[in-house]
Amino acid sequence: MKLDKIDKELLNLLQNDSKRTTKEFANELKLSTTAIYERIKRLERSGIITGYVALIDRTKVDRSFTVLCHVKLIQHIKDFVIQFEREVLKLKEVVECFHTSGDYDYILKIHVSDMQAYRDFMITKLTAIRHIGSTQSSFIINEVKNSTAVFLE
Amino acid sequence: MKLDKIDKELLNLLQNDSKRTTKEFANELKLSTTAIYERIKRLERSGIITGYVALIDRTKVDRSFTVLCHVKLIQHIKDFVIQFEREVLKLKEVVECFHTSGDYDYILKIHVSDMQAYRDFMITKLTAIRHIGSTQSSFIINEVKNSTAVFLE
DNA sequence: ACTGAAACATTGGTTTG
DNA sequence: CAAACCAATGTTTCAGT
Repeated sequence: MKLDKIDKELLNLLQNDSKRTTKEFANELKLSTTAIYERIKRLERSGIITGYVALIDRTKVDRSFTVLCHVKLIQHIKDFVIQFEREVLKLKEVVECFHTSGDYDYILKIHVSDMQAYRDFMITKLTAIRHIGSTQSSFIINEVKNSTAVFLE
Repeated sequence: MKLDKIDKELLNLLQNDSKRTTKEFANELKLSTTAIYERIKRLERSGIITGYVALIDRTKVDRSFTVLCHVKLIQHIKDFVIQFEREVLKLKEVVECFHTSGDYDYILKIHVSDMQAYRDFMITKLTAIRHIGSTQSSFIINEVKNSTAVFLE
């Protein structure tokens, strides 16, 4: 699907606040509410907009402790990859898991309440997965920037 | 603010789809629409819900290439830290930047169109920031899991 | 792009545990 | 007394034109 300038501006706005009304977007982008409405529906139908979600403040729900954990498998072979990925998907503490190039095979983002909870998570859940060679945990000291929005221009 | 079981279930639902109606949530959680409505407002007022956003499919808007870039400063002193963080905030390609423990000082998530665009980004933008000692880029081969939702129980 | 009907969010007054 | 409910109003969405 081809996006014009207005589609991109609309996507930037929706990625920052999806609860504004079509009327507001219409005023800001100098179009009618119906025009905006139809553009949004088109973006949804085309699969560009995949959904709408609420974002929460993790510090207020006892999930302040975030860790980026680098994982290397014993051997990077198909069976091990499949099993590791399947097991990781089950772990609720893991919000992101990327298969990456570089020194490690995977990088995971993990949210828990505190260091003790992380220790428990590592011992009883993560390293319980077979074929893990080594891990290296980077604790998050500070979130300098943390956005879900991809800037379009 | 104290959260009961229903608040947590409601937060789990809202984190996965915020466009459902209060009526739907009401049916699912066996409460009236007003009760759900009031709980949502309370979660918003308390700051637990920080906002609502649209999520997009990056592969459809020419931002398929994601890199996790590890950055080490020449020296981890206050002035360098402040300047680096200030400059990183300006870079639209950087969606996340975490100050971390471990071998590197920062881990950044970067969305660009392709490898060539990443090369341009590195040369003209990232390494143009002063005081960077070294960088190590991990290219994302596959997204095994990628969620914005923190599971509550 | 406009309009009107239907669905939804929202509020005040009321009830319940 | 706080949380849930009911009913009534104002907004937004959205199909048909």
